[in-house]
Amino acid sequence: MSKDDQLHHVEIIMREMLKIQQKSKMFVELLSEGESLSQNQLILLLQLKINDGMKATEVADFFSVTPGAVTSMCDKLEKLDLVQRVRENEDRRVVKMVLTKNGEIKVQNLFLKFSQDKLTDMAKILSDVNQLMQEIF
Amino acid sequence: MSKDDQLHHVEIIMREMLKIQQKSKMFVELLSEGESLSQNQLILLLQLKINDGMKATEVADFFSVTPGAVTSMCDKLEKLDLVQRVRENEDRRVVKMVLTKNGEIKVQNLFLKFSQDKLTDMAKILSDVNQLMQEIF
DNA sequence: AATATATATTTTAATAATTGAAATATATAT
DNA sequence: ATATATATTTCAATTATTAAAATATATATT
Repeated sequence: MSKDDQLHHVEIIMREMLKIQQKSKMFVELLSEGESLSQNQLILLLQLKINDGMKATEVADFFSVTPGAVTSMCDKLEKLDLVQRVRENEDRRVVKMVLTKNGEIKVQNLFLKFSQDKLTDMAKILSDVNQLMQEIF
Repeated sequence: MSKDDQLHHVEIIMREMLKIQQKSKMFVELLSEGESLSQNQLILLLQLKINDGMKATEVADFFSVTPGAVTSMCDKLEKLDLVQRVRENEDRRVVKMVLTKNGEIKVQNLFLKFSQDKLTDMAKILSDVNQLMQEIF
């Protein structure tokens, strides 16, 4: 492969990667439209939903922040009655953040703006996308 | 479609979307490995590369921040001699941020960690991914 | 059982990043 | 000329994040 081809590939990668990021950002913006939640707050809610709650440490890892920042993030969502802290019985040092009833409803409602057909399409395509991406990451 | 199917689709969408975000985050982390640049700084450099520079306003829009924050972001990259400000002659109110020679080299070098085969694969797959995503966004 | 060490989270003071508003500079319209 | 609009920077105030100490619980060692 020529040096020129290589440069060209690098450009394509940059361009396409940025497009993917833009699109997934746009998706979150679409979801959070009209909500008074930051992008990260919304992502955390989704994350809590699909993981059935997360330990503080897991949240810190996920967002690459310090434990102190997690405490503050969760305090805010707790004040909004979207998240609650549950101490684990097996290891009482651990605090698990879980969605409140209210939080569950909020998350479900985010998707009401999409038609059923749209939801079907999105589920199919996003799955395909991940399958594709798996080949390189 | 049953109510249950719908809930199931929503769950798939959340899960797959979060996976995509994770993967593109991972990619940026991989790129910035060993670099003393934040994720956003790195993304800005790539963005400047593929757009041949950007106006301050465009940077603000892209990152959804205020103009003041853009000034501060660019000050830092300017201090690192990765970015320079160029006043536009057609409209001297406008400042365009462009990569310095140094910045260009830095961006190119980020991709040296990948083999040529890997670059080819990534370019192909990321293009396919965008084509797929185009169907829903 | 008592003690030491390790782990998980919170608290707090200091630092860094971001905002909103005013200031500066240039453009455009009347 | 003058007024209005746009682009960026400056700056004080707010908000978010960190690093380190404090608190609480667990596990290992003697």
